[in-house]
Amino acid sequence: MIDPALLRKTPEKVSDLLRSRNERYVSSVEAAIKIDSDHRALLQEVEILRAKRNALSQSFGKAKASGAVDEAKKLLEEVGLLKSTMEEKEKSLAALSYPLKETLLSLPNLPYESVPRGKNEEDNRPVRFSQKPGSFDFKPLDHQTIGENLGILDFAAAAKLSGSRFSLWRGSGARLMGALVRFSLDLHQKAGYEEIWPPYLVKPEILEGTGQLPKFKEDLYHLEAPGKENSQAAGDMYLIPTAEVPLTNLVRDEILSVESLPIKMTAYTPCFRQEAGSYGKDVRGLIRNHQFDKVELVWVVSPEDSLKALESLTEDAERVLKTLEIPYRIIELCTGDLGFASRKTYDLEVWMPSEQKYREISSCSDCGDFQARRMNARFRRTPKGPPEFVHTLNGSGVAIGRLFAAILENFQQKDGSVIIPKALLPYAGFERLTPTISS
RNA sequence: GGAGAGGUGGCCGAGCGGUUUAAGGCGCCGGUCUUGAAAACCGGUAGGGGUUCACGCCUCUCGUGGGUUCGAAUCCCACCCUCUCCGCCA
Repeated sequence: MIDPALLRKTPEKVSDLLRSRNERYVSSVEAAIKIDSDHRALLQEVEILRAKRNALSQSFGKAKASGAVDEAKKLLEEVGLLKSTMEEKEKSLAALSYPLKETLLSLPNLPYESVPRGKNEEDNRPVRFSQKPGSFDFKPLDHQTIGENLGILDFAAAAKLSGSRFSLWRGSGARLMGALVRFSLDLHQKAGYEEIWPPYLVKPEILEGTGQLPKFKEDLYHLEAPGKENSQAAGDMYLIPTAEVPLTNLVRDEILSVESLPIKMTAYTPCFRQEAGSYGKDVRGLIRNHQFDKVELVWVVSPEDSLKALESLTEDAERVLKTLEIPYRIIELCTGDLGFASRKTYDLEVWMPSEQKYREISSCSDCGDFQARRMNARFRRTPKGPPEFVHTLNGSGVAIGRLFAAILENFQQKDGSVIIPKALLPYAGFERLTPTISS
């Protein structure tokens, strides 16, 4: 959620920044300002009425206790006159509260000033490149073909069980997945991250905290509470679309001490996404699945540290690719390509020889106080100081399925085998994938 | 799934529908006393929102949401969570 005070004080600036994401937000900003102003006007009226009611009720109690019958009767009549207007105004106020909240929750974060303005991914800006991708003296195959030839990837089996956009690993492939997860987590632990093993099902308000709800419900897997005949009953759950959701929400409703910052957490989880609206896009292979595996990095910091923290977090994600000697580049996203909760984002992209292009494998974002406001996550600079919102950051460190694909493609050999990066040997237990040992 | 107990401020723990603007204690902060410390004593110690240049004032919050009432921590309804025992189970 963006700061409502900014909306009131500098509506033009808010409009301008959101326009840099997409023109359509301008009308939402105008709507939010209008509702907020109406809401506040009504709130003042209601609070004045409440104050009067409270004072009269108290006097009534005292009069009654002291036996002043006439006085009491008079007060009762007086408060009766207030009641109907008060109830009416309270009703109107409640009618505005929901739209106000919905409108504020539907506005994306304000891009940071330095973020390059642009419409879409074509306007993203490369920041740095790793070593040059290796060249092949044969036509490099795509990872699905390589994996199926080796007998370590079985998309037909996955489709039998679950349909399209699912994957299944066999033998050495399955082992390599586990190795990549453990390798990444160990690397991050060395960089000072606490490893977390979180739940994969979370309550709706948790997703509201990080920004997936209410706007992006169609991309989530939703489990309705069983036997839900009572509309008041809670119990609906969602499958997490990323470990960012449970990790970031760990500081929900907390007031942290400044000494506890920065908090750095990492977790491996499966991630579940409906991929609504991506029909026909990346239908082959491991690139875009309904269920995929990812190691995530999350930071919770004080506001003045967040931009620096983003650089550091990005380097931590980058280290995975460096250590595995996979060619990559880092780009800074333009305003039009920023995610909903982010105010500044770096994407890490790995080189995919079969496509002759870079593919996203990590997205590292500084969310400022956007998620903290939604989660009510705060800290105190001094023991007596006022609570302030923390800043939150997250990034993939990295997407394991895509990492698996990048290894197959970049280290494939003419004979169909794949050489495993040296750093993985202690985890994988083998140096090379060949058709003979895999089945 | 069955039976029972319970959710009150940083923590513990009171709370006949109306001087509770939540008693008391612990902890924490400040002060008096002391060479210093401890003890004792005095004072201060939640968060959100609105309003104000500011001091302040008002309002909401006793697990959550409704309801009854002039007035609810207290009464009614629903839900959530925690604990104990039984059943089931990796």
